[in-house]
Amino acid sequence: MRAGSTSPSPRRARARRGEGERLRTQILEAAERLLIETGDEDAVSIRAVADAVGVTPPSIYLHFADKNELIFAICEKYFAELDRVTAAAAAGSDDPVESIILRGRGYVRFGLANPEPYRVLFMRKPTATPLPFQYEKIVGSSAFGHLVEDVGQAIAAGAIDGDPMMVSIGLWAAVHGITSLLISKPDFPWPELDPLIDHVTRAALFGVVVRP
Amino acid sequence: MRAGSTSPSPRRARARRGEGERLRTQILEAAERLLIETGDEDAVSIRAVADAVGVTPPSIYLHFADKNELIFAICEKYFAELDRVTAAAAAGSDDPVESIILRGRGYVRFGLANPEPYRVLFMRKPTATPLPFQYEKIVGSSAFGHLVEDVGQAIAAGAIDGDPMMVSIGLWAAVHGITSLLISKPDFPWPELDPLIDHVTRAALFGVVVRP
DNA sequence: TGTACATCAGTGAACGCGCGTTCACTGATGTAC
DNA sequence: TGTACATCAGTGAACGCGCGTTCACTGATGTAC
Repeated sequence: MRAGSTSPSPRRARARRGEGERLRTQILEAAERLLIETGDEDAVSIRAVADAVGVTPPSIYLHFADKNELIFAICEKYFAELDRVTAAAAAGSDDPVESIILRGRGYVRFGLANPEPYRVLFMRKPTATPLPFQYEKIVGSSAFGHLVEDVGQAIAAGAIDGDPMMVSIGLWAAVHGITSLLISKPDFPWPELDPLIDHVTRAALFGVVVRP
Repeated sequence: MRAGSTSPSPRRARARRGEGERLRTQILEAAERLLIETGDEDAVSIRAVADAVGVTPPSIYLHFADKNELIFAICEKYFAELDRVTAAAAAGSDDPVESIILRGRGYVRFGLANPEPYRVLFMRKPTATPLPFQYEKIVGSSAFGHLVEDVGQAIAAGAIDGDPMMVSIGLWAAVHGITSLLISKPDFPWPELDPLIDHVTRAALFGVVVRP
């Protein structure tokens, strides 16, 4: 029983000629399931994945150069989904400021719904993270890139003051902060979730200091 | 050569009768040095620590029940220091709001100066974290507890609006967010550090939305 | 229509590694008489 | 002042584990002739 306490999977039927790529998909699905069910990146070992698919460990190397490549193939999917989810959330309002708040809420919700992928994407050691994930993808056409655009528009409309990049990083810090704390400290006496997320996203834009 | 690429340490002289506790201190110092120099919690193995001290692995168990107890003995120290550092920073101004900003800056600076202990304390898997660190110590007499007090006073003074706990969590999220992102994504094209930290701490209090 | 053959999709066994932890022990040091 | 003895501060060797990865191989499947 290699993969935790699950019983060994039955051996998978060999793919037909020309259908070798099917294994790649099955490996990815099994690895993703493992990551989510165990909630532990370390549980996603080459051996555990192979066992879950019903195949021997060396087969994994037929489709992935090494373990890191496998892990990041999973997370790339979530990275793209984060962009879709936040974009959809932002579309919920025509008001530029309100739209940014909705985007922030979408971000936090996404992180809480997918804590392990979120952890791998945003809370990992930099050494273990392939370079593309370190900034290119984040700055370019991605959830962050789209936030910067939104902020730029809000600034142009006179609703927000400051530099788009600086303001966007500040907003990202706020939503990432609450998301990662909620993930890392589940036993902290947090207030109710909805008001909490609402407060953090609003306060990041409006502040908490009493207006004169 | 167990401990990475360092050469094996010379054997340590045995402590005299009654001075057995000296080894405990030496273990802690070696483990802390290892954590900071390697910047990698995984490098702090029982074997590596023993080797760094110049002692055999079983000796560690003379003073620590297991590995986790050793790691957290190190981090407890940093947790207390975080409180001291932020308190000292907050004392830099008599204005309640300005004082909170200074406290935030102190927090970020501390995290960046001690990334590995910060990671262990605030970015780790909850399963690997002893319960006391999950909330008791955080809520009680600690950096967070003192922030809540400051916020309470600012609210009482009419400078800030809201619930002390909710507001404090929002501020914590902002400073933790930027700290952990800077640690996890060193290659992101961050703006200059000083203005960035200044912006995040101020924006968390004043917001970025243009005042009517 | 039958058969040799290349190819594809994997397998089986092993490699060397470092890890946390346990167990029975040793040998210097201080103390009691 | 000398010696037996308990204690303290460790040691040495081994346990079993799971890991990523490599290597030579096999056997079914399709294709060319």
